[in-house]
Amino acid sequence: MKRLPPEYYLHPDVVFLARDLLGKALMTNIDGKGVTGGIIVETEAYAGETDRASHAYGGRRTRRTETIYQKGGVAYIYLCYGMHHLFNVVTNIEGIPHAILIRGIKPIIGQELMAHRTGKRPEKLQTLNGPGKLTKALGITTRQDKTFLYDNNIWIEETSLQSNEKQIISGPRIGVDYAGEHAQWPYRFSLLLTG
DNA sequence: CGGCCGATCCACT
DNA sequence: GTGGATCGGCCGA
Repeated sequence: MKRLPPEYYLHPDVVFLARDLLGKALMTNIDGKGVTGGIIVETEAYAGETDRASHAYGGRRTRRTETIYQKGGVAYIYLCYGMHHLFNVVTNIEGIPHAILIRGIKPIIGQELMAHRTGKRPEKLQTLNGPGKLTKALGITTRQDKTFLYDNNIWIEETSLQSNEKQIISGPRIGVDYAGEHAQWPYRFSLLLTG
């Protein structure tokens, strides 16, 4: 399928993109070791400087958060709880730190390799729900931070799923209680897949 | 330089 | 429902 072009990620509305990414396919071929991928079924939008849940809240710029300020179309990957590598899609133009956390995928290719990476049986990989789990299965680590999402390590593809057949539900984001009332914003999106 | 803690997950009870 | 694993980033001194 066709890869999302670099311009796709420049859209100014990160919430729109968080919804739009549902049903597209997140693919990896880390160091050419094998293609793995799945349909994106859960996302969360992080709306930058005005969003208390965002790492870039208040315009904070550090070595880690610098990635989010890059031009849309790169990966923002960071280590969480000392053991989980969380994958985000950076969006918007350079200087506006918007990002979308990928929280769940439905595996469609490379199940053998993903099973090997996660230590699970292939048939147990019906869905990879959890941002730390899916990166492990896809072979994504902080080594791919700042990776351009239009090369041969990590990319996102169109699928045959049409936007008018997407059933989407929204709700508050997970694990961001520190963000106060911003944690209640309905910036989490899930795709309901029938069959 | 020391200490705290997180956009989590899994094994237990 | 609870707690342990595990470590880089961040902040305050």
